[in-house]
Amino acid sequence: MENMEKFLQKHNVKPTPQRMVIAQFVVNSKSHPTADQIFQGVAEQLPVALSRATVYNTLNTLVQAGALKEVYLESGPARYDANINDHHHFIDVKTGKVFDIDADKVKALAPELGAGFKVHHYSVTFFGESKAAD
Amino acid sequence: MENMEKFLQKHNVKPTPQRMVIAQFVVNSKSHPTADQIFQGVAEQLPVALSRATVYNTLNTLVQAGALKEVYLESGPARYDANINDHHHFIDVKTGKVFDIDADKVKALAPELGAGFKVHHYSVTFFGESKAAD
DNA sequence: TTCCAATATTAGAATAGCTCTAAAATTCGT
DNA sequence: ACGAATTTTAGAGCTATTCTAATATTGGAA
Repeated sequence: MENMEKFLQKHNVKPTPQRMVIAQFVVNSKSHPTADQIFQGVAEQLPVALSRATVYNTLNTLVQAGALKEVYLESGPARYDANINDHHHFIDVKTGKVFDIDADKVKALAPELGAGFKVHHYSVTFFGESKAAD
Repeated sequence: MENMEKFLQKHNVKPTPQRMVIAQFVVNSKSHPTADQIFQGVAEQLPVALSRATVYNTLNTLVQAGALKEVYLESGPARYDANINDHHHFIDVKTGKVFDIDADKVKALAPELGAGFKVHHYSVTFFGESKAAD
């Protein structure tokens, strides 16, 4: 994908080994992994023991730095998404899979709610069935 | 507002004292209360001690019965909404207040995402500032 | 280079939100 | 009024996350 060291530096995050493998995992993943999935998938790649706290710290750091997005579905744990473009989500109600939907596809949703509201941003979550494989 | 006994019966939920005061509290509330807020606001209205489990059980029962909606914001506890019409939400980012937005106002969001997706439903959450008081 | 300060990481405790469990209380039909 | 079914309860348990305080690592300044 991309050089992780540069990726982190670009977002002003010091590239430590833990951060590199964590960011790499999320960037490689198409599946909007949870913190726990990241922890599981990444732990053995490191020479030293990895703490869950480090996973959470790192994810929070990367989200704050704008390198990742935190995605909240209807309930359950937060999920992490390396797609930081403006987008929404589509959740396959059968499989639970999460798809990114480009904001352009949802442009019709003009922020014209009436006089009383000034919209900063909005998020749309679709539920349905997807034919796409992944 | 409405007679709670009939309200519960209409949704095939047996009207017990606990359920009556819990449903009443949510119906009266404009603020999308959390389970804990409901527990706090309701406990002293009952002659006997109220358990949190009862609050959760009752809310789940009412949601399943279609009498209430469960609303998930970006993070934090679930919130409960007696507006069961098709609607979305507006969150004031300054105050945290949650407003219902009628689905008609968001109709432009035609479920035409392309060939790959069949949309069952979608939810929209707006973030911004509201002039409305409540 | 070596010391110090700043930063990062760790294990585990703590917290929040919610569900589960098993016992007690209540309700309902006979 | 009796037994079965349902509801409620207190508290244990679980999941997701943050906090804490100790340890490890890093990165200058001398």
